[in-house]
Amino acid sequence: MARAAAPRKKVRDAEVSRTRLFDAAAEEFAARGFDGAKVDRIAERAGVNKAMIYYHFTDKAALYRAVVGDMFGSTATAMQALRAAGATPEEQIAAFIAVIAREGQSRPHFPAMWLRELADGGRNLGQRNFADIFGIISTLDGILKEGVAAGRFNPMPVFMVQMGIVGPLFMFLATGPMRERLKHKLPIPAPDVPPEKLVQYVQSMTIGALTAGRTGNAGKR
Amino acid sequence: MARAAAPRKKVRDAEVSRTRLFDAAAEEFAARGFDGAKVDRIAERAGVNKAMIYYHFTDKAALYRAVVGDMFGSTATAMQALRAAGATPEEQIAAFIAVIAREGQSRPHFPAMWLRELADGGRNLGQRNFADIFGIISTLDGILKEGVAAGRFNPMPVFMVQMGIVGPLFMFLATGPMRERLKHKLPIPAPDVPPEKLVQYVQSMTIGALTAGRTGNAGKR
DNA sequence: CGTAACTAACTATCTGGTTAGTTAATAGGC
DNA sequence: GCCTATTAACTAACCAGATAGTTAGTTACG
Repeated sequence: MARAAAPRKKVRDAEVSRTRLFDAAAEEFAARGFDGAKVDRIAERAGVNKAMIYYHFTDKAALYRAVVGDMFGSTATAMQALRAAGATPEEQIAAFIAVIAREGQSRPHFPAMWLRELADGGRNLGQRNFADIFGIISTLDGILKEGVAAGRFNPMPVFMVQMGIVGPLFMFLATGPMRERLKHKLPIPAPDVPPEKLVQYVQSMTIGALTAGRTGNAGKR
Repeated sequence: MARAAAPRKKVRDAEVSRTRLFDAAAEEFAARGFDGAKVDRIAERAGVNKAMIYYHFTDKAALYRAVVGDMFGSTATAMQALRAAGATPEEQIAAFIAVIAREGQSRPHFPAMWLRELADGGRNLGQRNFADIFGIISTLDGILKEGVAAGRFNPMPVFMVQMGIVGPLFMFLATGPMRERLKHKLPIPAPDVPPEKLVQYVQSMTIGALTAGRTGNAGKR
C-alpha cells in the first residue's frame, strides 16, 4: 500500500517532545504556581521522560520563563498593530481590551499565570518579560494621552487603568474552571457568560470611567 | 518604686506567640503562596521555635486556613451592615466597593492572597470560607437585583460584576510593592495613587457599566 | 556509523512534621 | 506570704519523604 506524502511519523522528534513539555508545563504552572508545580508531574503529563526537561530546556526556572515569555511576547507583538490612524481614543481603548482578552483566551494558562505573577511581585520575571510588559503599558499610555489631549478622557494614572482592564478580564477568565466546578453548589445561579459579553462589559466599564462627568462625547467622532 | 497596674510582662505568653506566628504566616503566604511559603521561614520571621506552629495551630494547612478565614470572615461580617434602607442602588454599590477596598487595605496580605486563591481555583479553601464568599456575592446580587427592579441598572451576571470590582481593586493593591520597587526603571512615571482615588475609579467604572445606555439616571434619586 | 534524542536509576538537599525533654507560670494548700 | 505540684509553653535535635537535578548508558535516525 502506497504511503501518503505526509511526513512519516517518527518515533523520536525533538519538536514534538519540546511542545508536549511546554504545554504540560503551562498547564501545571497555571494550576499550581511555580513552587507548586512538580517537574515529575510535568514530565508525566507530557508523556516524556523527566530528564528531557533538562535536555530541551535548562531547568525548571528556564521552562517557566519560556512559558511566561511566550505569553507576554505574543501580547506585546499583538499590540504593535493597534494604534491605527483615524480611530477615536474610545475605539483604540476598545481594541486594546479586545486584544488582551483574545490573548487571554487563546492561551488558557495565561490568566491564572498573570494573577500569580502579580501576586509574586514579578519575582520570576526576566529583563525581557519586563520589556514586553512595559511595551504593553506604553501602548495604553499613548491612547490615554491622546484621549486627554482631545478633551475626551479624564486624566487617570495608566497603571490604575491597566489594572482596571486586566483585573476583571483575567480574574473572570481564570475563575472559569472554578465556577464550572462549583456550579451545582452555588446559592445563586451562575449563567455562562459568552466571551464577547465579558469584553463588552470591560470596555463599557473602562470608557465609562474615563469619560465620566464629560458631557456625553463617548462614541462620537 | 510602685509597679504600674499594667500586667507584668511575661516571658511566655501563648497569645503573643500565636499572633506573631499568624502575622508572619500572612506575610509569607501572601508573598510566596502556599507551596512557596516555608514553615521554617515563618517561624524565623515570627522569632518563635518552629514546633510552636504545630503546637498553636495544627499544621501548615491549618495555619493557612486561619489566615484566609480571618480575611474572608471579616469581609463577610462587614457586609452585613451594608444594605441600609433608603440608599439608592448606586449608593449601595459604592458602599460595597468601599468596604472591600477598606478590608483589602487594612490587611496588607489580603489582595495578593486572594489573587493566588483565585488562580488556585480555591483548592485550599474550606467549607466555611466558601460560605463567607457566597455571603459576599449574595449581598452584591441583592443590590444588583434591586437596581434592575428599580429600572436603574442593566442586568448583568453577578460574578462578572464581582470580578469587575475585586479585579481592579486587588490587582492594584497587590502590585503596590512591585510598583514601588520598579519605580526608577519604569519607562513612564507611575504617580502615587491615593486609596480614595482608586476607590472612586472602581465605583465610577462599575456604576458606569451598570447604567450605560440608560438615560442619565445615575446619581439621582 | 556518528550523533541527537532518549531512558532508568541514582543522589543531594530541602522541608514538613515529630519527639523527648526543659522551664516558666500558676493554682492551691498551709 | 511562701512552698510545691501541675501543666502550659517552649526548645533542640531528629526523621522520613519528596523533589530538583545528574549521569552513565541505550537506541532510533539521517
